[in-house]
Amino acid sequence: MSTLHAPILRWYDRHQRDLPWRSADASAWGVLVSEVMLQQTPVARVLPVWAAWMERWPTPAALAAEPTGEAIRMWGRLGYPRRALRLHAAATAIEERFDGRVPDTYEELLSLPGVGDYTAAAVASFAYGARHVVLDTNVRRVLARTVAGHEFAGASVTAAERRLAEAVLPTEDAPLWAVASMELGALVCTAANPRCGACPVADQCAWRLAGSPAYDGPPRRGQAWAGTDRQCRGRLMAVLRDADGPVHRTVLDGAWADAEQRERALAGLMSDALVEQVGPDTYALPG
DNA sequence: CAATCGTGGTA
DNA sequence: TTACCAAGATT
Repeated sequence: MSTLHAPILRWYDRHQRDLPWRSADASAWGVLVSEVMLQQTPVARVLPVWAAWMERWPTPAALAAEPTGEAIRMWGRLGYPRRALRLHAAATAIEERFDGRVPDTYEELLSLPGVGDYTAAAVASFAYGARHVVLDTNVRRVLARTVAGHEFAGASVTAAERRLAEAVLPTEDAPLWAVASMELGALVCTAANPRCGACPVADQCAWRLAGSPAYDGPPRRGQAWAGTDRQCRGRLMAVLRDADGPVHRTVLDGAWADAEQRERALAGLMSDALVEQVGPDTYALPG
């Protein structure tokens, strides 16, 4: 498996995408913003929002100085708007606890709202050059196939999986390995219809060598959507985002027919601090 | 550990 | 058209 590195790094050198948060002059703040936006969200959708976000809030201090509702509005249709709220909270924490500078250690990064294991490792690696296992869905799939011989990684990260990722992590240039293996998973070793013909390690891929056996693990749950509270919340948030100011209850009523579910969703959004009630029958993004 | 949390592109 | 799924975190 030690022979994975050279081909993948060579492939990355030739095929890497030119993403703005990878540029040499990207700030640690820019890297952090990109990583949070990229959680469960495709690169293509993040690009324009990241650019607008960084222009408006080039530093954590700039974001922390504004109401959370502005962050939620700027988040647009990226999805999972609690990420916008947490990014704002992270900016505030960076101001208060780290003197305005994005922290450079895994532990300190992990202490920020909305930053979990992946994001902490990614920022420490990509913004500061630290050596960490950066275990995202792409890397997990690449290792599952090339080393373990399975089509897909399991539902959650296992201890064995983490040990494997640690064993593969090179001593030198760990961040380069992290970004290269992620990029391979994103562009070639994709979940559906992998482009094995373009893969630099196809000849040593355990999954291929085993005849590309179909996934036989536990069923991978799909994400229910139609008619769910999530869809209802999304509708309500879209109405509030697109409005200039407070919105009357009757307007929200028009966004979702089922009154009981609508009320539950609205209560949940307020509980999450994504929405606030500003009058007897009016609601708005938090000011 | 499992459930929850948005959105839109693609096959 | 439906189903899958994209650089996860939190509870």
